[in-house]
Amino acid sequence: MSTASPVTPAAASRPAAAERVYIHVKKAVLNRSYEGGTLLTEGSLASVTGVSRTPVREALLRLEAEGLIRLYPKKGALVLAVSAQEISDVVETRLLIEEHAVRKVMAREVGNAPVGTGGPRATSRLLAELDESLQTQRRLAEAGDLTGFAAADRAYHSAVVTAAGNHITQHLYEQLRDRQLRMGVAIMHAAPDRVAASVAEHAEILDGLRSGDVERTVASLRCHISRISIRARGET
Amino acid sequence: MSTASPVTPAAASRPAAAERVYIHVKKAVLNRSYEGGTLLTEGSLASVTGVSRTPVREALLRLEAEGLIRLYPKKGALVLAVSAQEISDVVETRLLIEEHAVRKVMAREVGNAPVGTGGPRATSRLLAELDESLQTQRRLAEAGDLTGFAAADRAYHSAVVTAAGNHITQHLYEQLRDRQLRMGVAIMHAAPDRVAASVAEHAEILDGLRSGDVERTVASLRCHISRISIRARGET
DNA sequence: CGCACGCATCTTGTATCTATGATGCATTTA
DNA sequence: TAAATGCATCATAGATACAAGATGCGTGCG
Repeated sequence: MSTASPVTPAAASRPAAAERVYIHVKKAVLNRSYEGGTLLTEGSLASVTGVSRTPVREALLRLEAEGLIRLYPKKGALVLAVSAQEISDVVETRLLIEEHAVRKVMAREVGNAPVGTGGPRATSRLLAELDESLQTQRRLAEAGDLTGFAAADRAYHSAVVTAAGNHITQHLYEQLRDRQLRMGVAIMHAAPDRVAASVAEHAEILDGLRSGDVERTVASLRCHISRISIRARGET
Repeated sequence: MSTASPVTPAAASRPAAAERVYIHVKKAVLNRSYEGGTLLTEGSLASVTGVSRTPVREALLRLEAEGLIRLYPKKGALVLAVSAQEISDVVETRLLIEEHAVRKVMAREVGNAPVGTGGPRATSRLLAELDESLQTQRRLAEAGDLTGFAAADRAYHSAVVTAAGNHITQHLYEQLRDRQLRMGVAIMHAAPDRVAASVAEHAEILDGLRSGDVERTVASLRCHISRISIRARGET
């Protein structure tokens, strides 16, 4: 869960109460403690979290902006149910962003770097990061730490997107991953065998990045994400 | 400006006061009445708009989520200055979304339609809409209505994105267009000659869509958007 | 003369209070 | 009996009051 991305250290800490409520509700929505269709009221959330309604309001506003809930005037906050449309949109957009990121990063390699981007050096840094992440993943997989692996998986993909250097897609990508959590918390947990496969696919993508063969890399990526999306669909 | 997209009629009206403030500030930020770097305070906005601080807070929260301002605890709301990075990111993301939309829409034509999409019928509806928009654009261009033309231009591009049927990219696209306003309100106004060129380029894209030649169409689109972005860069 | 401490002031964060609109049930009437 | 109306209840929308942290300036000390 990415809460509010602390891009600038200047705006370090969010207000305490509002942040607490935000975290509480977001977590509950993402792991389905609050099911889709539930109507939350400010008052009840205020009671549960032990703060007044004002910070609750702020938290709900932020969550609505992220597309997790919908505020109905004078009625309450509706926890949105995951629809087939949403799953489809999230996966499609995620793929769009990741593929673009891969293409952009790989374009740097051959010196077509747009002005201002890190250039090849940045790419090799990325490769090192991915390599390290891959080792972490193997370790977590062996240890059977599925939660940890899920985090590592996310970090792996995020690293690629971040390397592309577009703040907008970067921000959106984190939101998409959050929303994806809601579509299948149990994906990995229910299928430990997928973990090994994921590691292998990650390795394949990394190989692709190293090879410089853009189309092959993109194909690997598409394949990898598709496999995930199939499971997500099956969940709902 | 897209304010809050009234997707569902159920959630029709936003609260009056908060909405007023939201509109007020957003408009001012987009047309640069509030310059980048300005520090807005809740109190002053409350005075100006004649409401209490509570709805002002709500408006600022929403604007921060859209990336137009940044809230600093105990300090105020900083109107973000447009940076070269932001311009670059906005244009890049916009292109990414539009190109994807074009490819997706055109893929339907040949029957590769993913399940649940409108299929070829939806595409022909789009073509009709674009055609009509194009005529409107010609009329506005002749009449010298630059503001009207800007709106028509936006609607033209939005139609394509909407036709792709992905709510997430659709929503993001509108935000990007909003942000782009800030980067060059005067783009079209300062260059009436660009209007005719834009119409021609729009026509070229429409021709491409009709022809079924994906690569040619995408090339036209890229060319068109690039031309706009060059002007945006020159502005700042 | 320079630095540091402390206070005045300003702004946000949170709580609470009031008003208004929505909802659902009960009652009444045709 | 069914439909419509009126009332009680509840939830949000907005205003205001209060607390706490940040900033900057002025004063006092070294």
